[in-house]
Amino acid sequence: MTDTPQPKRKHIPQATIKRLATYVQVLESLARDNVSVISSNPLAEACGVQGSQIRKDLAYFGEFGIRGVGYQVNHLISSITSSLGVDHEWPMVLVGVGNLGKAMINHIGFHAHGFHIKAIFDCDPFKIGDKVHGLEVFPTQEIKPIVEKLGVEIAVITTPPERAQRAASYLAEGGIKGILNFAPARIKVPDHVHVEYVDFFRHMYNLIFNLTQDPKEAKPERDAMDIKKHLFDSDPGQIRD
Amino acid sequence: MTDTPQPKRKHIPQATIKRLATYVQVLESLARDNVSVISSNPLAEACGVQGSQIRKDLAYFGEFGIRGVGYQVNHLISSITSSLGVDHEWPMVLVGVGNLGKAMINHIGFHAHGFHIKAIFDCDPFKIGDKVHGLEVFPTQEIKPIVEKLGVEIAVITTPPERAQRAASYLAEGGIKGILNFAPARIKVPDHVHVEYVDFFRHMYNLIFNLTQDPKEAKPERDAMDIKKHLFDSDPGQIRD
DNA sequence: CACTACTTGAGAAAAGAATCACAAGGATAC
DNA sequence: GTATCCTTGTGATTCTTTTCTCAAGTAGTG
Repeated sequence: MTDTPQPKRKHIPQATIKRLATYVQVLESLARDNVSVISSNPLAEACGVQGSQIRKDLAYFGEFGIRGVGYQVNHLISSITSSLGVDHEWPMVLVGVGNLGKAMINHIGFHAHGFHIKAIFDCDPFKIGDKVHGLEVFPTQEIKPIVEKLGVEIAVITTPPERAQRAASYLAEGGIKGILNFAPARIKVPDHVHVEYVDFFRHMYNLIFNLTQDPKEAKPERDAMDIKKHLFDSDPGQIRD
Repeated sequence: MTDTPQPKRKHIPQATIKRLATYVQVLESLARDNVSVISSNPLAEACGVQGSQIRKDLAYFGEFGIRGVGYQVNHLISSITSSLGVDHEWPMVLVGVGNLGKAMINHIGFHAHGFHIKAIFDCDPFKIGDKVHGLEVFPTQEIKPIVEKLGVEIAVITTPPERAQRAASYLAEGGIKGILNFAPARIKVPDHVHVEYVDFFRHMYNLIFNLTQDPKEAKPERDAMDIKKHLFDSDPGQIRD
């Protein structure tokens, strides 16, 4: 009926979405290197997954490849980004103008991918009125009216853990639908608000656990030449997370 | 035989390790509130998982609870952190002294949890010699000798994507065993080096996908009072990543 | 135009992870 | 000391996700 590749809308695993973000990252790198077509296996190797995994992930959204050929890099990028809804601008607000908050406000890649921070908030009276990257810092009490006025749906929390819940509550009251939470604290929000936790410690714990508990990888020794030899043919590691 | 709770060393899922980090986060918050004992179900609710999930996760490492009572908060924290190997200091180095790098260097929670950045590197000649939080910026060429001299095993990469691979190669040559990579790029390292990717975009993509594709949650309208009512009894969301 | 070489897409099978259900163990009250 | 109550730890079950396998489809070659 339709000329678009009919999407098989059943339940799509969260893991698939996560991997799609990585595929885009690698595909964009390929595009910069002027690679125009790639098949699933080499792409999979660059992403640290199986080829069949990529094909299955993409199949949730439609048919983007050409049998016998592979995938057109640019077409695949736009197919994935539009499938996910990240092919256009998303205005955002940020709460917590500390070191990390400022880093996010100035993050060029973030802005380049359409994530535009439109307003920033902090509860520290000494910061109110400061300008960061051209944006004025507003008090957290004004989150609700400003979010409502701007009609923003996504927010970033970069406060200390003890202030994350208050920020989240203000944001929810203002009608925010999604929160990217960098604060090392769990927050409670209404059911319709989706929270993504960016937890450095989780990654660090994982790193250290794998370091200390993987005696299977404890190779005796390895000199610089040996490392260089392995540098470009080793497994870049599973995506998961 | 031993008086320590015998660990059942079989394969431990990565997902379990990730959750343990969250358990510690919530337990530390409980400890601050002077909660001394907690049973699996209330802890599970605060973490956004099932009680049986917590019990199973802990069972991989031993028996830390008291039947009929629950878990001692402080004891459980130290049991988990020592099981994971995060109960002592970990010296680290950092490559890429930009906005994000500086934020990590100044991150108090990071330092408080034993992750101590001992040396920092950048390839920008104008940054070499600068002091950040008391640390002098060294050129990336010196990564190998300095890492070897310090005997550091863990590194953080906060460079732009195009410089992440070079940083990773230098680090691997210096004998680094684990890398926390904030750069939005996949890196290739020898098999024995473990890489953890901290990918904001992955979280953003997930957030937006859930926003746009979850029409099941599209409640008609909801005023502020309604939101407040739900604020403290709603599901804080699954841990997953 | 038939034939070969490749690659996708998808059903089937395998592996893995979360949940359930309950026996075992410990604390407390009487 | 005995009975009752409560919560853990774990085997069994269910559910989810990944991997395997191969038919279907496309481009290029002689």
